[in-house]
Amino acid sequence: MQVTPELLSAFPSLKPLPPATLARLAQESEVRKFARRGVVMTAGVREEFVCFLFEGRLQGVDFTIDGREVGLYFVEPGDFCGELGMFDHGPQPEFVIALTAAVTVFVPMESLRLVTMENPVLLKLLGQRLAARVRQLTRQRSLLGLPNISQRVCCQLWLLVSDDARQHLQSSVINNPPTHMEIAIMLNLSRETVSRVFQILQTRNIVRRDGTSLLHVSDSAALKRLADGSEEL
Amino acid sequence: MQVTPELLSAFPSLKPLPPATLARLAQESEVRKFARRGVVMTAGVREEFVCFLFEGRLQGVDFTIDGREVGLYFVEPGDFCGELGMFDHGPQPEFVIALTAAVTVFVPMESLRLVTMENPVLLKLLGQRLAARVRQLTRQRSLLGLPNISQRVCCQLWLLVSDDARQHLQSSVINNPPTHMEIAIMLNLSRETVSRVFQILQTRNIVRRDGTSLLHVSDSAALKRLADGSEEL
DNA sequence: TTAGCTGAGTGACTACAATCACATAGTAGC
DNA sequence: GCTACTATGTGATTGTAGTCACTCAGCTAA
Repeated sequence: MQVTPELLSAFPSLKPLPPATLARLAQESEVRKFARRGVVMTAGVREEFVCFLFEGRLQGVDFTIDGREVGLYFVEPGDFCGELGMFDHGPQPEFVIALTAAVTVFVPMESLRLVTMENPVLLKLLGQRLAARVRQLTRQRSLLGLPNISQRVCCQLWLLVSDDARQHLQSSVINNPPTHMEIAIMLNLSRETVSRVFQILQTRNIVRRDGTSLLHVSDSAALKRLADGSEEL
Repeated sequence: MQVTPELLSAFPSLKPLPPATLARLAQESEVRKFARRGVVMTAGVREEFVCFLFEGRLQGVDFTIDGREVGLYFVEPGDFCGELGMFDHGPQPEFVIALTAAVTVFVPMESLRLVTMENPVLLKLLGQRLAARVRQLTRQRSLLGLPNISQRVCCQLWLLVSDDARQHLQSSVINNPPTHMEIAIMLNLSRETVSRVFQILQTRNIVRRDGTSLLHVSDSAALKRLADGSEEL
């Protein structure tokens, strides 16, 4: 399918580029659609594209030697993934799969590399982005160190709450919340354990489910206390 | 203490820089020595230096909310740490502590930033380095997903084995191996558990301790099998 | 409507790693 | 040498999360 420069400029990281550059990139890029559970990027393969997510939700996942799934991060619309090879020409370290049906734009890595040479702004953005990834991985790692399981779940939930709700301890809504299974693989837990924690949170009126695509966080303050360990579940 | 350009050029990442640049950097840098357990970098602080390790061994560590220590990575001589702020001016995400007495060179981040503008080679190196860090964090994360504890320990041990010993399944030696405690915090285990796994490995003649600073891996093939799960302990 | 699928809730049981509480061995400093 | 400290080894006990085996709810596609 045809990619227009306008489509590309919908992505915050590409927006600063000059129109001519966007036009060139657009010509070389392609739209790819994925069904739920589709494999967007394959681990160990030198993917020659950076994947920009237009619609849907992706997840970076890895597998342990014994086949267990490990959740790494989520990709939200406007964001991108598969950019690691931009820096070291190495293979994609993890799988990226579609959690929902997704629309993406694949931009060839080599073209993007040329663009960064002329546009330091993009290079800088990519660097910041990679740094953010390291910070996220580090935070997630220290989350896994928590010996208390419900605290781990609450911390993860807390990270999904919007920034301003976190700041002002307001009640808020999480759109398209991850399934229990998805949370479980992020936190090294079994699905059942996550389910049991959610049960407690719900009976305590801290969170409330609303259909499959909404999760209300009614009592942000309590969730925060559980997340930072000042209160036990 | 005075830093000479020669000292700086001992670091692989700085070696490619022109002598004049090295001389300038050397003037602005300083040697800092740390005792065992000394804090090299503090989490949450905007450290204005990149730390190059000359002698000794450092470890990046974080702490969970409840105060538990979490091991993230090791820094070996010739390598550096604290470079994340180069990309996004953000604070240092984790602590770095000295595992042994250590000699380091602190290079001001701002000077290094200026140098990268004139020397794309350094910029590229930094990017590769950050990418390597992401890969390492990802690998470590999937290690934590292993449900079998001895496999986890063996995997970690396997990562400490030198590359060519890994390739050819030769017996090899790990210099200054991490203590059981250091391994434990990297793998989310208790010290005792690590100790018990080592006991089994030793009675099976797979590894052998030689004083405090050497660990012989006598049976690399067995270690590999244990690491990849084709054999159980 | 029905079938089929995925996600979620729940009880019973169990394995296993953490914890505690020591003992012992190295090493470093004086 | 002696002392102090850190690293390591080991048993007993216990808590707790994983696993298994279900049921149930909600969605969607024939």
